[in-house]
Amino acid sequence: MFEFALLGLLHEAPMHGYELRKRLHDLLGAFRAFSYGSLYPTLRRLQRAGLIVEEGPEESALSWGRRARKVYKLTPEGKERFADLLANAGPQTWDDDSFGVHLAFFSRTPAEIRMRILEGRRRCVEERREGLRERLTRTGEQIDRYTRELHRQGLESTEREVRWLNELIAHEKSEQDE
Amino acid sequence: MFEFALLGLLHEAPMHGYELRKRLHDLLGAFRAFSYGSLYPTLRRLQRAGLIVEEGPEESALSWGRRARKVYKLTPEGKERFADLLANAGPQTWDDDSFGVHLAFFSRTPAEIRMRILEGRRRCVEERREGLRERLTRTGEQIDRYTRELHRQGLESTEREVRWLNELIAHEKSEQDE
DNA sequence: GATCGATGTATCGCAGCGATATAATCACCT
DNA sequence: AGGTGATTATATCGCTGCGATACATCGATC
Repeated sequence: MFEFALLGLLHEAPMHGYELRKRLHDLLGAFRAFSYGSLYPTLRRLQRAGLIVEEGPEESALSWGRRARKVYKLTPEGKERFADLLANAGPQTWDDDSFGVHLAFFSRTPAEIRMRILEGRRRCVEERREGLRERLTRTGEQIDRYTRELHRQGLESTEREVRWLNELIAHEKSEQDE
Repeated sequence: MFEFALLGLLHEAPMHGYELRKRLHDLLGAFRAFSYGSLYPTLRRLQRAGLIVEEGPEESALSWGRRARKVYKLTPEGKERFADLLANAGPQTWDDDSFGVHLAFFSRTPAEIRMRILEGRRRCVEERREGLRERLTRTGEQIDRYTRELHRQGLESTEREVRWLNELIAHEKSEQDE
């Protein structure tokens, strides 16, 4: 997840940790935290795996006075890895957290994979919707007033998301046969 | 979180792990996973902390043939701890994950604390809403079509949740001065 | 009598968060 | 000139919690 996001961002341009975090926060801050406690360990993991490399810090001699910062850039393996993650978009791709991140990189994602992710997400939300419906209409066992409210709100919210996804999918389709 | 949920459930009756998980899944499955990988370690943590104790397995001699199961029940300290968690309902209480869990135990929660949680949650969602609004109306830097869609959907969704919370709060108020 | 799904307990490795430490620079005020 | 606070920047620690997996027993169905 974090890995996917970092690779996606570095696809645009080499960056250092702080900037990566700022971009992520700006891009998806409303949906996910992206804390430093994950950022730096993940960067080192990617580095060890050879997916990113530290650019020589020398060429920043221009604007000196700055604090030491490590600029990372994608290796060819890193680019490959990102493409793989996209191509293998599977079940774990469509859960709440993951989906938002993928959507943020959609303009960089092949149309056919976009479609797969949108439809996977729709199915996932539909399943949750059915679960909520079933729970609400279930007779027998009385259900707590507050829990019922929670489920009602959840149901409405998933219904809206399905409608929204349908619009996105329709738009994709209409673009496909331009 | 998990701790809170387990203590809350055991408040009703002594239970063993599998049943706790089933109840949680039934109660909040649409919102959270509550996997075994957390359940058993948490139970042991609670046990070590003296908040729950294992009931002697002897008295299940009645329905024998069942597999060995460990039934846990709350200690007085456990009940105290649950009350503390409620009384100290703070900032981390109103984030997405936590709020649903708390709501599920609302009928067991004092009215004044219910109010604090609902209002805290509302403020939290309002803040997210403002962040999304600001992001969407910000001029300058062009924003990706898909990311914009995500934010639009997020904004609508938070607006709805605020309205929903307002209704819950109004209902609480009307009940307060019965 | 075989297989399948539910019941049941448990562990392992991993992802990711929140808090915190450290430190340099910058903008601003006095 | 000096102080103060926000911003830039990297990094670690402990903890929560998930997914996968393993193992074992039981009841039902075929």
